[in-house]
Amino acid sequence: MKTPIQERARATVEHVITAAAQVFEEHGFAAGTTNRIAERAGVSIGTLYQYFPAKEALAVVLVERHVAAMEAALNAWVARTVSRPASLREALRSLVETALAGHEGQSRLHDMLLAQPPLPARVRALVEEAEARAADALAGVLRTFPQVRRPELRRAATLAIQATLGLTHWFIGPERGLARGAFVDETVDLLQAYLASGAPPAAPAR
Amino acid sequence: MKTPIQERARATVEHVITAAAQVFEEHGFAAGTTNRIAERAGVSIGTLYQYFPAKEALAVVLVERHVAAMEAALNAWVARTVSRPASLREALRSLVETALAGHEGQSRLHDMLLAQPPLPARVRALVEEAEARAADALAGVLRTFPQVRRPELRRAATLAIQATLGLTHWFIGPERGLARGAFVDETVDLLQAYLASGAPPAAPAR
DNA sequence: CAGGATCCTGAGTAAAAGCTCGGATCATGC
DNA sequence: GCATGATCCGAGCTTTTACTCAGGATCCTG
Repeated sequence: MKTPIQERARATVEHVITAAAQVFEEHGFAAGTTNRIAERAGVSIGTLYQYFPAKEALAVVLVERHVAAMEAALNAWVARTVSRPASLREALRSLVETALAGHEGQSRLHDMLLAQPPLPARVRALVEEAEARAADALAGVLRTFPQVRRPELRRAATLAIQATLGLTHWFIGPERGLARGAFVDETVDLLQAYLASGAPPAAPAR
Repeated sequence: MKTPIQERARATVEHVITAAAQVFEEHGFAAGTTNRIAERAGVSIGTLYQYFPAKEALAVVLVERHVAAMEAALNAWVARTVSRPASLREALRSLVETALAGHEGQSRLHDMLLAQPPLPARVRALVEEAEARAADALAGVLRTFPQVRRPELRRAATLAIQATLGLTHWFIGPERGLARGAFVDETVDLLQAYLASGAPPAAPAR
């Protein structure tokens, strides 16, 4: 693998990455052939292999970029939320919108890539570390809302993130009879109700 | 494809299906070769192709079986819950346990298979129909609990199922620092808090 | 127990797809 | 203008893998 030096080459690499995303999205990882990706990118197969040592490298780059983008979006959300305080409901709503925006148009691309065992363990570790940092950040923000009464805040933040991701991935998939607005409303309700509920095993509300 | 007649052949088919689940689980769909599946099953490759017309057929069978098993488990839960009334919390706990039990040991198998575009659209439709029926069934049960105050009950049931599935799939994955019991507790809390919360856009609790 | 049905075998085929490599084309500094 | 390196090309090599088929083993029934 060689790193691009000239501007022309950098553009080529971008085209290949974009094409890879489209082709994987359309045909899946196995059926998304490197020749097809090169063709879609408008470059020859040789050029592709000059910048990516193997097909997997394309998937790795796509996952890495998605993780980085989501993390940046979350950090921006944290900054927005702490600098300009609002209600818990508004904060959660913009969080859900952030998650949704980060996945729209990509359907199940990253789910699919992560489900493919050929991807090295290092990529999965990268995702998990990002999720851990996300849970830390979310817990930090939630701590500033008095309505949030979960006893294990860090744990609750993790569950909240995973529930949001799960719902988002589901909603992004093939058409379902639920408007985007309604989906966001319900998801915000779910998060708010969960986070505002107290400890259960200790003192079951009676 | 031929349907097995003798007992011996039925056992062979079962062995192949079991082997396919293991090999797909281990190597993924693309790298899970039919030869490897046959070898693991202890039969020749020719025998495999006598009962399954193509590699995809194996994945289809695995998904169909999983969907059927989950649907049966859910129906059993419904029957248990309506015949032997308990608290909402207990009912939700056994629901979460059911979902968890249905996925344990299979890691991300079915996620992976469903993420593979080669699987015919008919399989995905099958999953969606099952999920729709599950939402109907769950909504029916929830209606019997006065604490459940969601305005759009059918919609809430759908979200509850998807959130549960999302969390379950996450938890089943690679080792994470969360005990099974704690996970179930948190998930039950989440579901109960959500379902017991009222309409939000109408009258925001103040 | 004969003969047909069912089941199993596994070397071999054909197609597909990842990847290489020798050389052409372009950009840049002197 | 030319030399050097960066970039790009694409036919084809090599390996892999889904799948076939002709024939042998096993089971069942009349």
